[in-house]
Amino acid sequence: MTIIWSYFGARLGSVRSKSRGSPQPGTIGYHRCRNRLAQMQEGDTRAGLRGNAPGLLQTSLMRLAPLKTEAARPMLTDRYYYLNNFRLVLSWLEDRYGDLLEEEQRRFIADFNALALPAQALLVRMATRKSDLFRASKLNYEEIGSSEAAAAPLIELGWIDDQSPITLDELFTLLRKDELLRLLDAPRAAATLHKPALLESLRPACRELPLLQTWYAQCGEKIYRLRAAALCERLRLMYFGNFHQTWSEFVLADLGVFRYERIDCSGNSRAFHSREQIDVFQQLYRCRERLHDDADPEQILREMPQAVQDSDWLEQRRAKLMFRIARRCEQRQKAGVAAGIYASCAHPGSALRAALIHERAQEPAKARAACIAGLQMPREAPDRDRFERVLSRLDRKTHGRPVARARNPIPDFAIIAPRPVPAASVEQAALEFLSASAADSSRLYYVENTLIVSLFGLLCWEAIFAPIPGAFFHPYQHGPADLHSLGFVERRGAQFASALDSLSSERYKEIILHNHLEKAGIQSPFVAWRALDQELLNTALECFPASHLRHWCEWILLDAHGNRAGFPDLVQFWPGERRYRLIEVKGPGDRLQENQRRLLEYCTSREMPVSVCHVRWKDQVTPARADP
DNA sequence: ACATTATTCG
DNA sequence: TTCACACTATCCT
DNA sequence: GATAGTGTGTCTCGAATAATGTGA
Ligand SMILES: [Mn+2]
Ligand SMILES: [Mn+2]
Repeated sequence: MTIIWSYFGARLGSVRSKSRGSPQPGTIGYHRCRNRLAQMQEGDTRAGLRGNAPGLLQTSLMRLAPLKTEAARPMLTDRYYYLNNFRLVLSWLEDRYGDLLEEEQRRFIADFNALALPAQALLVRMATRKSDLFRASKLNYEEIGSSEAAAAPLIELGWIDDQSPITLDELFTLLRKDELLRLLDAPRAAATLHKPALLESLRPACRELPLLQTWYAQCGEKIYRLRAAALCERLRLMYFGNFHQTWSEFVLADLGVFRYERIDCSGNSRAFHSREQIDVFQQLYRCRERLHDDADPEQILREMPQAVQDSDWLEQRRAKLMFRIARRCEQRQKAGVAAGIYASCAHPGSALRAALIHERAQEPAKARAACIAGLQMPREAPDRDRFERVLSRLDRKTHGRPVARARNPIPDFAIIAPRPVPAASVEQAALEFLSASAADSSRLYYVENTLIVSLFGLLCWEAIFAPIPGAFFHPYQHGPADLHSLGFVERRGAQFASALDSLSSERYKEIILHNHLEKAGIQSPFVAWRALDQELLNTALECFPASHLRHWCEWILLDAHGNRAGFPDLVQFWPGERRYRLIEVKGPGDRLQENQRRLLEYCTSREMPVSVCHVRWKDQVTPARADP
């Protein structure tokens, strides 16, 4: 068992060191995100229940005052708030998904509505919690009363199973450690084991059934398994269009923790347009988990859904996963399989991967073909330089002549800064050094992608949140649903044009400042509220010429997804001179990344002040490598 | 006993 | 619970 | 120049309680 445990530990540690915290080795379903309440508020605006999301200025101010004095006890008056929200979701689903609801779901909704209040409430409470297994004694809710009484009709319906067999792993999640030790009559030494270790030490020896029977006999407690959990998950997916938003979304929005732009989504839009699409989503989700769990990539490939014809965003999601599967194949020395995937994969980057595989496999003709194909595809534009590098390597091999590429040189300079004491970031060190050494009145900020992209987001707020049909279907989206789909910009051509048009006068400043106040805190895919304060904003508007802002906006609009990154680390302002420069900091041994170089070249070719700052440490005792 | 971490709830 | 980005170290030519 | 591996912020909550680990 120690062998099993150490194997498991090593595997978790080396292969996926990141996900360490989440699962105990034995627990299943850690990814399943089974928690959270059942709530919803979409209908609220229609029902006139509250005025939270709408007019931000007046209502949010009016709400903030009592919130501050009442402190942490905000205004959820109804103790069945979670049930109300769940009911609203159900009716929203009946309304929007009437044609797609399966018989089982239809029946669920009808049966649910016919239940007594305590039963309804208990079901929602259970659906909210993390596990789908419960000890009856742990289900205590004042507003529900006896959970056994409330559960009876749910057992009747088969939504709760009180006779369910459970596995050893489940028993371990159900019982506390001290309870387990008592149950097992374990030796003193076992008490010092960690719970997962205890589990593994038991696994080989212990037949599960007798153990459980013993336990049932001893304490006679009821165990409930929520059989309706999967169905509730599917309803949640249909409503949100994703798995990462949970039932708690509703309360948190009501409490003002999450804030979303209010958009009229009263149309008929929804995330999915057929049952098949929902199935595909769930299938993709399972495959992604399998990939995460290190399953055989070729096996996952066989489990993948076919290409989705009638949904761009789903197909993109599928392509992205295909790409990741292919990457995994490459890592497993299955370059041939990977190349096959890339050949028909529309995810950006596929063409380059194919070219590199062929180059490495000494197939210059195929490599060349992949490069040339990639160079013609708009979605592969970010890789253009890398295609050209591959091509020039191929040329060198065949013709023996290196091809030099003329490039717009990016200005750079070097500093020798003191190494920061407690290992602060190189960007921070450079910022401090430059601030201290600047004799003038310049001000520096470490902004990376946040500042300019936020300015874009504020300026183009109307366009981004334009009520295009299908873009918004529930009030908890942090952006339009088609944000990453082809044609996102084109569908809002007039709105973006009008936003950029404001740059020809001083009007853009009004728009940005207005939205900064008016929309403050509202989720947007472009605006990083934390990074923006009034002073930074004012300085930026003073020092960035409108024409430069326009260039940046146009750059982002070229590829709203990909061109959001790559902006330099630092910005330096000279407010008196209405002047600025952008500085990308590079520590010793670091180089410009591809997207950074693309953006910097874009800027220099338009005569915008950008430069690269190479940092070396003052107290460098042993230079790891010789200086250039 | 205490400190740390996970879960719940609004 | 993600996922993408940025940075680092290493190998290769 | 390419690649693998690592770290980090984030899809922003905070207070209260339960469970677990650790030391005496
Ligand atoms: Mn950076
Ligand atoms: Mn940098």
